Amino acid sequence: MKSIMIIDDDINIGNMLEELLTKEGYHTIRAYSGTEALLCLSLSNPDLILLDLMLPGLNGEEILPKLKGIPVIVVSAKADIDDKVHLLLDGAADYITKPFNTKELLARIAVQLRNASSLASSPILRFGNLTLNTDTHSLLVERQTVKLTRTEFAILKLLMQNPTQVIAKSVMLNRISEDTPDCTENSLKVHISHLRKKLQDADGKDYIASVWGIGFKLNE
Amino acid sequence: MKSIMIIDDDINIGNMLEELLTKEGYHTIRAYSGTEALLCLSLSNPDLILLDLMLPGLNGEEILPKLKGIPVIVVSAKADIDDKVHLLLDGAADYITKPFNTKELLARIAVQLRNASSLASSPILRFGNLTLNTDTHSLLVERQTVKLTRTEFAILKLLMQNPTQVIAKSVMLNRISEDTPDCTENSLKVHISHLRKKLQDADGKDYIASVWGIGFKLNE
DNA sequence: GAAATGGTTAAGAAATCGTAAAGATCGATT
DNA sequence: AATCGATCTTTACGATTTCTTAACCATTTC
Repeated sequence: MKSIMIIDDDINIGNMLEELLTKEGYHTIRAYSGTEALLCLSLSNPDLILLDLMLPGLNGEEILPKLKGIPVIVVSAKADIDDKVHLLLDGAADYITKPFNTKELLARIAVQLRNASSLASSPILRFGNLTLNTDTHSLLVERQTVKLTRTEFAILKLLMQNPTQVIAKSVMLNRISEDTPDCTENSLKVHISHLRKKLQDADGKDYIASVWGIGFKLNE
Repeated sequence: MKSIMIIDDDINIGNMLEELLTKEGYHTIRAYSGTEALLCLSLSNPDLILLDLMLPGLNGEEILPKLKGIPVIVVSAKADIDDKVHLLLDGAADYITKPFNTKELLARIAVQLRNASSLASSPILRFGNLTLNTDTHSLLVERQTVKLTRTEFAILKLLMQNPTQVIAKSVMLNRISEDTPDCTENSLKVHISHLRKKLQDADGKDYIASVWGIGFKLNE
């Protein structure tokens, strides 16, 4: 179960949020001031924070930089938000203005939680018998290590990060271009071919399916 | 590709914005007055609007309430924005004052587009027994997967995104032309025929109705 | 009933895919 | 500076899939 910290000095709004989130299946933690919030954070470890900007003691803008690592959604009256971009640059993941639509708030929360879990997660990706360690840049196939080139690694990583999706060739080229800037559709298919061969040799399966005219995806 | 409408009577600033946005990969639409903007909106459907407050005819504040549904960033000289809160209450998503930093403007645009798109549409479209997953590029008809070609997929996606509307043949050709540039009305009807056949074989129904002289729509 | 539009089919044209081999590039090492 | 090795890109070609063309018939509109 995901837990959400509510930082708000307004008891009515706080209660309303708590009820809403509890009903939605989240666990909630309350804090009524900036200093209390920092204290609570040393004891608990929420998945997301809802932060009111107007707070006694440390105000929201002062706390924001201290909350690295946990996605923060700023909840505030419209007049308070002089510079939304500033907030976002300071580390806020999103903001929503009062009075807000509860469905919208829940949607934004869901988006942030989804992003966080997909980004944070361990550096190890698994698919079938493949185990890709993005820290050590190594691929294990059933206890055997398989040597991948830089580009092959990037392709496989992209596929394993999105194991169900079809990755368009253009998207793949964009992502890979950080490492290999002048990769074309032509050379891409050569890399794919090499990657396929290595996986085939190691595990006897064809892990990469091609979707005609679109791109590639992992098999099954 | 995201499209942005620029509403500004100052040709120099408008040109500068257009160049900046085009370079950044956006498609731009220009309007030089409030009334022209409203006219353009009936013809095109931008993802975001940059609005100057000082306009001939209808001024920015008068137009703002009419632009519901599309995020609007107000671009204006500092002196004009006496009441920022008013703007935001009127429906502006954000504002930026001239002279502005181009990086800041692009950041604000990116934030608004991200918010808009994350709240919109899920990747799964349903109609009758059809389930189209635009991520995996697969069509399920009652647990069975049906293989579609790139063009057939694009046509069905377009229809399922607008399940009640009639899609004109010209519109269909435009959308499809991203993938298959030289599709004509003649080949379109072949694609439709193939698509009909596949759906018929899978589910026994004719999902695609034709509207004589206009185009196509989904049945029922 | 004539003209225009819609539907189907088959065949040839075009695009895409997979692979192999050769040339280009880069960095490290001597 | 020259060489070597690894990696990446280019090129070419056959196999495959998809797309378009064109012809013909059915249907609708005027």
